[in-house]
Amino acid sequence: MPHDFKQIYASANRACSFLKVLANPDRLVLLCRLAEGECCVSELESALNIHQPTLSQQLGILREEGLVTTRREGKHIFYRVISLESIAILKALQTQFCKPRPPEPH
Amino acid sequence: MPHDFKQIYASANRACSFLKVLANPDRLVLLCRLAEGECCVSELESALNIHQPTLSQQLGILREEGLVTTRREGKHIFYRVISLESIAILKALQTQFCKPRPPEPH
DNA sequence: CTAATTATTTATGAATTTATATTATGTAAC
DNA sequence: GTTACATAATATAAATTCATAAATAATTAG
Repeated sequence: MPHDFKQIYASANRACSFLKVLANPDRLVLLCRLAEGECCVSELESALNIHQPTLSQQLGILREEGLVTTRREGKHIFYRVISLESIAILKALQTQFCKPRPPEPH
Repeated sequence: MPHDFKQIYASANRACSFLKVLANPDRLVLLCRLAEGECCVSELESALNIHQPTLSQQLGILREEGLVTTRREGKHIFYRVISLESIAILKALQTQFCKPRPPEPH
């Protein structure tokens, strides 16, 4: 047990809390969309085909965990990504999992 | 609903399965250790202070998900990381969550 | 000004899944 | 037989997801 055991686990725990937020397909797609630029809830809804309260729940999680923030404009609420960690990890995930796919046989 | 909706979700689902494997402090610490180089179970055990069957369970998950592979040498079994995705994401996580911490007041 | 409508959040709860720990047993190499 | 590791079985707890319903806030219509 190395002397920096606690610090390693402290980092691991922080990273894990973050990873758990990302580890949901809806939230991940939401974040990817938001990473491209600010977006209001109804736009996200039409982009995602999930029920609106469910969407709002997932957005709530992203808010609570500090990955995004909001701004009201009239009836609409606009979301945007504020966490630098999110942007960095999303970029890495996209590189690994959204590569141009091999040409499909038909 | 954009035309590439299915493909976006296919990527998101693959990324999520992967993220779920990483989203556990023990597995994350294990992977970080293994990313530094091959390591046998007993070394991992003494580095992690978790019970052997628990460790073995976690290593089993990493194996099943294709993040690591093993090699036997006598009584010992050596693990190493084989997934390029793992290496890339671990590196990104380390950059974001294992930065040199701000100097502590004492 | 009031009522209705739109946009979004919050609350509640059931169903399911996932996680974790423990104890015990199995196996391969020595 | 012992060491190193894996597997199985089980129990328990905790978290996640999703649907339904109710609430709030801003806007529009009458």
